[in-house]
Amino acid sequence: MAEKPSGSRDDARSVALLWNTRERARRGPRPALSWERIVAAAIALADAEGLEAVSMERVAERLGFTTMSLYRHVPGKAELVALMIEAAIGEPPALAAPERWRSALEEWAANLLGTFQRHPWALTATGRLRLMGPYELGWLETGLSALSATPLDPAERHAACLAVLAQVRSIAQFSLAPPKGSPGLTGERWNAETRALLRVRAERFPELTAALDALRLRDRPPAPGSGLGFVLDGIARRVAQRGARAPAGRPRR
Amino acid sequence: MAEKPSGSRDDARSVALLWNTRERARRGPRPALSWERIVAAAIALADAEGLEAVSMERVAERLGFTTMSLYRHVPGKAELVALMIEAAIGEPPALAAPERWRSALEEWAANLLGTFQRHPWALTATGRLRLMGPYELGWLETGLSALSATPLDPAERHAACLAVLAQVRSIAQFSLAPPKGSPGLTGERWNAETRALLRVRAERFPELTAALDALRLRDRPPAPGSGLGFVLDGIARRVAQRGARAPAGRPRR
DNA sequence: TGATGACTGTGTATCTGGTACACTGTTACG
DNA sequence: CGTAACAGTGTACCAGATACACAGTCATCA
Repeated sequence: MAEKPSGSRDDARSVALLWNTRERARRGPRPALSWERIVAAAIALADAEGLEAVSMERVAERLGFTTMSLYRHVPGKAELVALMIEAAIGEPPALAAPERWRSALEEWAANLLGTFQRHPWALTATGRLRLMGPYELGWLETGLSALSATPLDPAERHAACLAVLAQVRSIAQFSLAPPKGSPGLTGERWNAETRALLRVRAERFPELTAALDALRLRDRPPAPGSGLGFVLDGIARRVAQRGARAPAGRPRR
Repeated sequence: MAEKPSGSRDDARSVALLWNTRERARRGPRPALSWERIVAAAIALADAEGLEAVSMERVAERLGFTTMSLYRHVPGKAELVALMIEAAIGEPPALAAPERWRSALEEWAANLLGTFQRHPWALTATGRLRLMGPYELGWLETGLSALSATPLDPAERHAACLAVLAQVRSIAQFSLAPPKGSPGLTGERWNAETRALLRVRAERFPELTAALDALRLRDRPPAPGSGLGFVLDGIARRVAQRGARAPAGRPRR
């Protein structure tokens, strides 16, 4: 069967892999390969040449095994990608104490952005709704606990985290350097090419032209007036509101 | 050559297609097909069965032509998808007057969300940085002009629009109904399955467990305490700040 | 008006990539 | 020590994109 890039019947299998530690086989030859090595090779490949370069064949080649040998350790490509995501994300970071929720969230966002910058393919790979592994959910947990000392209720904390995550994804898309093989666009290049398109039609797109001309690609993410700044300010406002009235949800720690 | 799902050397070709109106051929038999019909068929197919179901063969089949006939009208699949995006997005909406920037932006977001709900595949298809067509840039222009009466400078307006867009994408991912063919996850289903995973491990993920239990999937997007609410509040704060000092950027209309 | 070349749709072939399946050899357990 | 479970291999097949050559059509121009 051909690739099913966003198939997700495999999600079930992926989940089993991500959450179950399977014990070593008791019989048979000792494995020369392991899914850990496969995943590492696949990640190295994806880092270097992008997710499209990751084929079972090329991963196997890197490892010096045949294509089909991979299937002894990984059920299929979809599951491999799921494992790659988990491995690339890794252990969630330690954040500032939740009393300073804002800097904790900023740290969280910065760490997340760092991950996306180290592994640009992860942005695409995580682009669809799918079941997650322990690391990935651990990141979410960490993000949420950055808000645990605020009077926000759990649903609001969740919304806040997802909002920050969405901003990080948006920032990442512009600031990622696409790998050599795939001539993906840089943010700079997108900007330049789009301005070129608009140059002839500046009257039809006055606001956009102005925006692209003024675009500050250099601004560090949580700068005021940036997307992340807006989100954090919005959260702050809600925190202030909630704090003024009765604290909602569980009491603050 | 096999599919290059996120190749973008083709972006150049796509742009030519999206921005240039090519005049009819002067010789030869009158075409029975047109790229408009191809795009319409492809969109219908994607709406019904998801983007993965869109293959040149299946599109051609729907039209009663051979696979290769499509290539007379569309350079390749990447370009077809680009055209699909443009067609699905369509003419940008008319918004409230920019004096009420907040409701204008809310309308903009709602319209965008509507588009994603009518064409769930568009979320994936627009997931990478790529050159855009006139409609898509028109939407951006419209979003920016919702902020044209505010004292925000052009870069801030741009950041604000992208922030709203990022929220819409995030919301869409949870609220989309995946098409029949691909067993993609609904937000509800994601929630249920993830809670099931966490049930055994509630101590490791206390915040997340609480968040998922409290999750209000029903809240309409710009509700206070939602992601979009945070963004809009954050923008409002900046507007107030800027308004208090000297207006930045071009003077308000 | 008829030749002609541009253009349309078609059929065939090739390439990439995922994966099913059967085979061979290995090793721990009974 | 036999044997069943397991590892890696080789071959085969399928889906999907697309290059290419061919045959029919029709506006234009000699």
